[in-house]
Amino acid sequence: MARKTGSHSEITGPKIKQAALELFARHGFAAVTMRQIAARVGVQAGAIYNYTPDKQALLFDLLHGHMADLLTRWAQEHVPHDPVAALDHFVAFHLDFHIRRPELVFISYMELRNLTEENFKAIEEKRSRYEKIVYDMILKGVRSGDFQVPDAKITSFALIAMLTGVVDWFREDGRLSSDELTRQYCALARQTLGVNAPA
Amino acid sequence: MARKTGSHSEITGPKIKQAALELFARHGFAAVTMRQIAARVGVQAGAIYNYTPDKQALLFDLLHGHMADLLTRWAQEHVPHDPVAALDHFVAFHLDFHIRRPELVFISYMELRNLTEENFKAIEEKRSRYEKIVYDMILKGVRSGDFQVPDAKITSFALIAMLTGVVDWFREDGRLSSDELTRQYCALARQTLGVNAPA
DNA sequence: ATATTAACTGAACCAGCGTTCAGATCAATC
DNA sequence: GATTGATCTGAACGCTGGTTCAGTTAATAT
Repeated sequence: MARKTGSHSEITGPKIKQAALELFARHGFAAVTMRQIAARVGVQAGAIYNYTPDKQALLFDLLHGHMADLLTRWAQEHVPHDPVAALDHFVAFHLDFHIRRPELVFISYMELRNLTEENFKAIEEKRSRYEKIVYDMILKGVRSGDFQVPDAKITSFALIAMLTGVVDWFREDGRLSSDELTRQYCALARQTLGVNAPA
Repeated sequence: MARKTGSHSEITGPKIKQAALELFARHGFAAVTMRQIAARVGVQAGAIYNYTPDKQALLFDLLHGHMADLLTRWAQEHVPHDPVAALDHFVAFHLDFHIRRPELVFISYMELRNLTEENFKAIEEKRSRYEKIVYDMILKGVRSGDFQVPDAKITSFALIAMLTGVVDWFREDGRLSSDELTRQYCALARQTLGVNAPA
């Protein structure tokens, strides 16, 4: 047959994905060329097409993999029954997952409009699933009386926005450790959801 | 001399800016061509260069004008001395200003990386000025004892993120009026900043 | 009427794009 | 050592991008 051990494909493939991720995050999908990606991998542009049908698929695979990863990992979490504990748990999970992948979070928000309509729908569907998780969590706490919010839907958007916004400024080597970050945002999230608020 | 009344320049100029804004917001700066912008104005691509030196300047003028407008308008506001009233005032101002210009808000966040380094710095400087306004406002309330937050800096980022995130989903003709939106977010912001929180 | 000139056209320029593909390369197999 | 086939090169393809510019158009001033 042909090579198995010593084959480059198991190296080049991931390297292409990684290079595409970094370049898309830095310059934006439309501004990045296949030749730039190839150069970063140390290969000619044509070689990329052994690993992806086209540039669009390169973007889609990154975004789709990211969302699939997010949902899979959340499904594996053991969520406490108490609404306040569940909130803390979610905040910790969301922050941890997102600050570990700043580039993916970035392009998942920025490059949606560079997706084919069909590809866009696939991502959108997964995103909605995640937003529903947050909404349901808030609703449960409101019904039990643990949370007090003006509007559950709005609050779910606000909570996600303020948590995800962290990747815009947080740096692993900054003045704040990720543990400290989580603690601060748990407190902030509790306040936002009106935990212990006067009836 | 030549034409004054009936001159098209006072019409075409703004039309180009408007077309560029809409297209940049929809497809992204890098994905939009000068020919697309020209077509929307009803003119040939070459004509655009009577109004802007290049494509980059088209983007920069939009972003810079937006930030300048934001700062100018805030400077004209009459801010109450009481920290809680000041917070309400800011929330109302920020929401009103931003939901009236969703495209500008959008590209001001998305297209920063398509700016020249020099142009980027100019925008960044204005953005920092605005963030400082929020930070100072929070700090003042913390010192007076009206606000209770885990960390003033983090809270300022969180507040801006959750307010600005509104443009991602708010529609003028949706289920929520902009008045109602403001009321909800004033309440949410108060909770987030720990107004009336137990000491 | 004529001259003037701002505003615009239409065609061109060239660099660069995504993508293709015939052929070179070379580790694994026989 | 010859064969095989996955992997990659290097050059090319057709096309489109931003930008330029000589020339046309038409509203004003004289």
